[in-house]
Amino acid sequence: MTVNGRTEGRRRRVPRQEREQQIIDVAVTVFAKRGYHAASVDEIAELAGISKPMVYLYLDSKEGLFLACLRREADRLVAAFQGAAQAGGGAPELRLHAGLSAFFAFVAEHRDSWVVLHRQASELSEAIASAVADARRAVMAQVAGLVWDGIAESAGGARLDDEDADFVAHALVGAADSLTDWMSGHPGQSPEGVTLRLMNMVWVGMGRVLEGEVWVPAERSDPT
Amino acid sequence: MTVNGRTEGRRRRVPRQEREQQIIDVAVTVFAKRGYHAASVDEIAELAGISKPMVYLYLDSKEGLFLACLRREADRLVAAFQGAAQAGGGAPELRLHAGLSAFFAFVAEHRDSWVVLHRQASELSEAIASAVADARRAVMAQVAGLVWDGIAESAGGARLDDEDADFVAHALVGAADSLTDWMSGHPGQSPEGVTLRLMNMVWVGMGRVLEGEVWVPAERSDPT
DNA sequence: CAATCTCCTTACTCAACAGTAAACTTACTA
DNA sequence: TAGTAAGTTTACTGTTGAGTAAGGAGATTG
Repeated sequence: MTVNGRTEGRRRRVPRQEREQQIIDVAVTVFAKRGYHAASVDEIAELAGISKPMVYLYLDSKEGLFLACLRREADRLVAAFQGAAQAGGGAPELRLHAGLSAFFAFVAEHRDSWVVLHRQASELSEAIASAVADARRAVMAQVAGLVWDGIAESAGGARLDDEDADFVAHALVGAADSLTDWMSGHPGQSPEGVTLRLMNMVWVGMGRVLEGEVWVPAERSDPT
Repeated sequence: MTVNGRTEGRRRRVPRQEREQQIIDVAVTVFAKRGYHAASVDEIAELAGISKPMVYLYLDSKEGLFLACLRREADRLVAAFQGAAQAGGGAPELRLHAGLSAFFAFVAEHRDSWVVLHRQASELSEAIASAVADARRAVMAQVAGLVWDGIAESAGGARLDDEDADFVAHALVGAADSLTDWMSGHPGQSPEGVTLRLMNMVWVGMGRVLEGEVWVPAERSDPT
């Protein structure tokens, strides 16, 4: 029944640091499975193999517990992205590619983490909402920076500005979000493959647009 | 204090149909503001100017109430998209453009509806989750169809298939989702402007890719 | 072998809120 | 104008689950 501690006899004593991580581990899976509200602290405590007051002693409240989960997983995700982007090479598109690739790989590998980060954001307190917003902003800024570098490096010069880079970053991040759903319906697809498709969709278009190609809606041929 | 019914004296009697819509109207704003769980049926009833048992009589349960909100707003949104796409003209990219434009306009105009649809999806019961998923699928299919038509119409022929169209649709819908956030940070931008930028990002790139242009990550110049 | 610090538990309290029973009131209709 | 159906209310119940008080047991240090 219990996960940590011996199944029989006395519970093993564990130092706080370690216990906290165990609790958070369990909490992430439970929050992912049930959602924030449907998850009960009792269940988390039981699965973690300890009693409820421990959770409150270490994490303060249900919200504090969730926040701890959020922060840990968000840090991991952002770190994965940033690390890959930095190691990805000099050219911005290579760094962007590496970052996206790391993102999709992370999601594939840590489903529960992603569910918690992705689908539990809203309807929670100020503190939680802003923690999620911060993480998203961090990634957004990173992406916008790469897009901007890409623009700057390209021939045409200042035809696009900060606002455009931000726009593209939002579109990209949103697309990546949504493609995690697509991935779960196509288990055969590797994160790398998904990344490549997305880069092709976006980067090629951006290059063309920078070269002056513009799409505008043609006049209706049949204006009823 | 009350919104419907006279403030003084007896409450006005109202036929069921109308009352239901009033309740749903209020519920949408409350759910949008507080989130599903934090919203209480008592508050909704009070703001609607009636007593709680009415809500249960007409809508069955809190979940039923939420479901009614969801369905109504989802229908409106999907209808807006489809209507615009159908009226948008013959060429797929024009229909897609019209649909996206209608979407951004809808979100700009019905903030609460969008919040309910967008941010309250998860962590709810089977029934609710699948209602949201259905609506998204409907839009997704619509978009994928247009993308597919766009591919078919283009020169090269069958270099892309159903799966690709679905991929692009996911990316597009996700990008649109996320751009609603961008819009709220840029109140000056018109829905039409946002649509145009997005189309340029995606459609131009797609066209180029169809013509055989491919982006692949260059070999690292400095493979550490 | 105290003293005491950290780890840990049992057994509760308490408020919020979904949901309901039962009856009252207004308006239509025959 | 009695009968009835639709609309509406007051005043409850019951459960669930967050959060806590109070104290026990194992390690560590003088």
